[in-house]
Amino acid sequence: MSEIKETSTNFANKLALADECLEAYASNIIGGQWTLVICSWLLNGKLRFGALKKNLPNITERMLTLQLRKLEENKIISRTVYAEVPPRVEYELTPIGYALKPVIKALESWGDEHKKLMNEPQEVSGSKN
Amino acid sequence: MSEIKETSTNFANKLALADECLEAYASNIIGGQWTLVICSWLLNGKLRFGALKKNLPNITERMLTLQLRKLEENKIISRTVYAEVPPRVEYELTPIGYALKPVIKALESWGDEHKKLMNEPQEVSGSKN
DNA sequence: TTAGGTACTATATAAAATGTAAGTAATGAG
DNA sequence: CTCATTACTTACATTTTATATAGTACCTAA
Repeated sequence: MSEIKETSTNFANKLALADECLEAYASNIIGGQWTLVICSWLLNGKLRFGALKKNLPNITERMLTLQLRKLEENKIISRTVYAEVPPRVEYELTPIGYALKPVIKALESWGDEHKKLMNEPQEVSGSKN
Repeated sequence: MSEIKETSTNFANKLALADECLEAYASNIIGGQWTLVICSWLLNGKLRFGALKKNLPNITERMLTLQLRKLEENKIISRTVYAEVPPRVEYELTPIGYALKPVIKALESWGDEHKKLMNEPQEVSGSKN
């Protein structure tokens, strides 16, 4: 997080890839460490900052804030502030945010398959590729 | 890439997340900058190192090697070396690699929608949230 | 006056990912 | 012997991302 250097090769590469490859584009947006987890919690409905924090046990407040900001910038979530004391802020997926559902489901089901595969015992006597 | 520090909080968090969240698990595996692009090229059939390099114009050999190694470790691609000179190495998706297709398609279609949304002109006169 | 809750912000630092530049091995062509 | 070719490897530098720790503002209730 923090600043990105718009003169770096890395940055240029990301732009170029995102430009010609929709999956790279998408991956740039939702590829952060906490992004998808936050979204999958929000799929069940709006949550406030503190609730998200509880659901993501090891996240620091700073990381949560940064992730939420990025998500907001990308119009994936909306942020509603209630002028109360103590403050209350609610986060909710936008339509395009809810549209992530099939992506998340696809990832989950692939992840499940993959995890099983990786836990399988190895073939010992080398039979095939 | 390079070494990961198995004592870091980051590492612990990733493990914990991957453990309870399949989408975080999947995202850890295919979330690299080039991973999905490589896979989407390979969806059309096996390719050799040099061909991949040509298709990914700005990638360095180092990055390509690292990504391919990681993909191989995760059993997403297989690597076949032909004992020729000059050397020839072919990469091909494994079954679980080909199983990424729906994930990639879901990402592409979401990315497409999202991109359109972000390119839309902003609403100027603040009407709604 | 002080403590307490909520949602942050600021600053520093650590770790991970990516990039640059150079070199390696094997062999056949010239 | 030298060069070209291919698929790497290595050492190092830079950029990006994540974490740690400590604040802040606001009002309420004691």
